Amino acid sequence: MSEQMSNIPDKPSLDGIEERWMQRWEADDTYRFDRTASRDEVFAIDTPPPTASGSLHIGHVFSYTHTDTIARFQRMRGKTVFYPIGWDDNGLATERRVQNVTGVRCDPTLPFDPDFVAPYNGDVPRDHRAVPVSRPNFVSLCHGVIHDDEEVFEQLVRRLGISIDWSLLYTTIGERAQRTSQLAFLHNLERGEAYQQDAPTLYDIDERTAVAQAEMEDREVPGAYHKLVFHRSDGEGDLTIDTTRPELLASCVAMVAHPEDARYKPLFGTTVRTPLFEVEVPVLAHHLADPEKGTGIAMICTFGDTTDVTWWRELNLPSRALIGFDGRMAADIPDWVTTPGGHEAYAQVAGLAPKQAQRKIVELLQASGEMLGEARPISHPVKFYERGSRPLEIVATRQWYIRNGGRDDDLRNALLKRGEQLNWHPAYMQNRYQNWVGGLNGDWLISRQRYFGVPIPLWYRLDDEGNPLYDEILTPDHARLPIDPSTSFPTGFTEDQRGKPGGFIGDPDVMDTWATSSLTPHIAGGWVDDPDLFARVFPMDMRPQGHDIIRTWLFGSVVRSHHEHGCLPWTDAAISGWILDPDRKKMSKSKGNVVTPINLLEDFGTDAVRYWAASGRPGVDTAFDEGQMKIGRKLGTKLLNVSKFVLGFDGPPADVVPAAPLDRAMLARLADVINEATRALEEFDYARALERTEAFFWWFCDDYVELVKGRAYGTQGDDAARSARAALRQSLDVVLRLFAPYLPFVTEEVWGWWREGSVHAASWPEPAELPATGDATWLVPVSEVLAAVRRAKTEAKLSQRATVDELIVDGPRAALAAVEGCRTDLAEAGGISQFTLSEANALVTVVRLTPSTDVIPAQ
RNA sequence: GGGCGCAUAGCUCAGUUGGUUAGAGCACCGCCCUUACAAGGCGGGUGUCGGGGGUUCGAGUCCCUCUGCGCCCACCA
Repeated sequence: MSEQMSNIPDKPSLDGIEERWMQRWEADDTYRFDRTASRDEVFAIDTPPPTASGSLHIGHVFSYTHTDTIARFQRMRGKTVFYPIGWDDNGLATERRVQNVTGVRCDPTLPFDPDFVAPYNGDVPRDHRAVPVSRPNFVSLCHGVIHDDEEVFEQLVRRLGISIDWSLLYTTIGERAQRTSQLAFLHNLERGEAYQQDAPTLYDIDERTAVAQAEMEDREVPGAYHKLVFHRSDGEGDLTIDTTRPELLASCVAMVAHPEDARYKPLFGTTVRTPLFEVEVPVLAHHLADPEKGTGIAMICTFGDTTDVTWWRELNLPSRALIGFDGRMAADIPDWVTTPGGHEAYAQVAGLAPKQAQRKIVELLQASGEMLGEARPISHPVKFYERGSRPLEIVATRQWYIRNGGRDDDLRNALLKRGEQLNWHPAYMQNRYQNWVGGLNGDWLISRQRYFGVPIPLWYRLDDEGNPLYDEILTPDHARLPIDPSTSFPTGFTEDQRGKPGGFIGDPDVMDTWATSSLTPHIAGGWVDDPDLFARVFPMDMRPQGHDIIRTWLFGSVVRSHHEHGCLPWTDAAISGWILDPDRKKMSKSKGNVVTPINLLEDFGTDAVRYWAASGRPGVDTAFDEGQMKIGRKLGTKLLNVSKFVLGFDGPPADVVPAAPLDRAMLARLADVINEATRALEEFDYARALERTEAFFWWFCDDYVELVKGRAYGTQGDDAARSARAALRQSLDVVLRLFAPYLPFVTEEVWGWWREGSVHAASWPEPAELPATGDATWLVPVSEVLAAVRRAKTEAKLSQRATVDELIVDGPRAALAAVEGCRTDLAEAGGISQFTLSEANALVTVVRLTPSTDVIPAQ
């Protein structure tokens, strides 16, 4: 036995290896990016920054592992890997969390209170009324909470063995991110890609902010059709319509039917009077009106839904909006309601929330006989903000937009082309991009009426009455960024001119969180402050992410890079699937079925959890499966044990080349595996590479090691032993490196027994390292014969150590040559006394055992 | 209504340009303490490859069609 045995524990164990190697990698800067490398030596990854206010869940473990396998592969191939991470801590998610944890809410009208202390830190009682605080106080609380969250995140990501370069850590609320986001916005503004517009906007009345198309979702909610009676102005009768939103009746600006609808054709151009409010509105024609729906004629309100907006715009209708930012009916009687009856009706709904207003209106309509029958309940899809709890309203507001092709076919086509240029893994994910871009119906709304975000870096002049002149935009010098326009003032003004006639005001809004995270390559790459670094990493190589945020993060990033650089931000997008729970439902926090990752890592070990994650095919939703983790655990243990066996022999001299045909055949098979794994990983198919490596490894342990065991111990002489020992070491060396991207801890552990440095800094194996003359096909009949012997003993209920009196192998010449070539190894592994080989068409093995009669195993 | 994906053993899934009797692991059962490994080893059964049609010498694989499930988008009177 070798002197190296001293390095190898008697009982190798997986316990505690994470802690040991995490520390070593940190101390040795194993994953440090080499910023002197030129662009072609770099592999740059645009890692998704997890939302700091959430919690890391099993889905993160899944997708971060996928990325890490690619990162480790590329590093071993000789690239210096630019592998940053960031925390996405700006935005509404953080504000929510802070409200929940501290029991406050932001009221931007309040002054800063330097002595303010939040009422809670943790569990806020249910009946607690949120304490209003100033914006600076609120922002400061946000910073405190995210700091704590981010510590926890970092620990988990380290524990997962993700080969991040922690010196590159960024946050999306950090100064560099703010500078990046504001500078990119100002560039967009200068080039005309950003613009403001006062227009109907989907608006969340609870969060009091506008939201973008990409953040909306449909939810099926209960509603009801109400049949309302409108009176023809010529007194010739009534018109009835069906509506789900009778509360908007006072906002009705017109009636609309399909131009070819014979029922209503004669009425086009006439007017009707609305019930209750007695407002005269025209009857108009538009092709979007569906004769099949309801009574075939609809009331247009400003604004009940997006179709109303379309009609309003295309039919040049007046705006009679009544629902304001607070989500309530306007308090004052609108001036288009002119009759005493109308006034009386409106007075009863003024100031009400939509639901209450609806109840009241229905009451009034029923009393006046202008609603026919009862409301008919239905279930219908309604637009919600994805984080919201009440339906979105449409409110006319001034907002900032970035052009994304939603209103411009040339830009849309250019962005569709970018989608084609991007290499998608798996390829079909491109459809989601094309589908989304093709279906955009407006530009990207980026302004949010929120607080914890990157401020829109603009001021507006005030006229002599003190009213904002939104067309007179005051921009900061780029060198001043980042700025907060509420605390800094524009060049040429003084702070005391804020809010004064002839002075200025700052834009009160912040940017959508996606408007900043769409610049993660720029933030991580130092676009604003480290052009040397940026030139070495941009455009990046890989964007890993989930398919659910193709429309937001991926598309937003493509838009920004297209505007700013006229290119894609990366060449390849690797899309991970979701984790489903065993019932095949998407795992989500709200469903309460999320498994805590830290427990898994402790129960199974990091490598085992990574093994499960890496078994999930790229892009494919994968069921959470502890069984898979058990297999990963077994694999790690096996690796330890077989390594102990292989390294237990003295290492043969370095120049020994395995000579035995069996050894060379095994190495030839391994060379094939290297080729397959390399090809797969180049295509971002980590799962295939793992599968091939693993299949080889189990065959290696079960058959090859058993066959050569005796020879390695020296039963066939020194030369034969040297061949086996050299082959065992060479193959172990390769196998460890093939597994290293997946099982970073156990491979490093074993590597440390006999090699210098880290396996993760070693080079990716190449077939050229192995002797080229072996014939891998050779191994098939040998394994088959070995299996036949084992089967025969099992069926005879004998120990595997039982002696075979005679082994008779009939088969094709090539198979016989293979068996003959390693007959001594076979004889030792199978306890075979005598071989009889004869040529035949098919391979048939007969095993003669004592005391039983001949056993001819079923083939 | 449009798009995409999925459907293979009881379960989770491989099956790469079409090619012999369709694979793995888990689970289950049996045998074995064999000196790397009993938290192990060896062996075993199980399939109308969702249905139907087509192309082909040959189809799990390609084409058409139907069914079921999932996701995305559109519709929202």
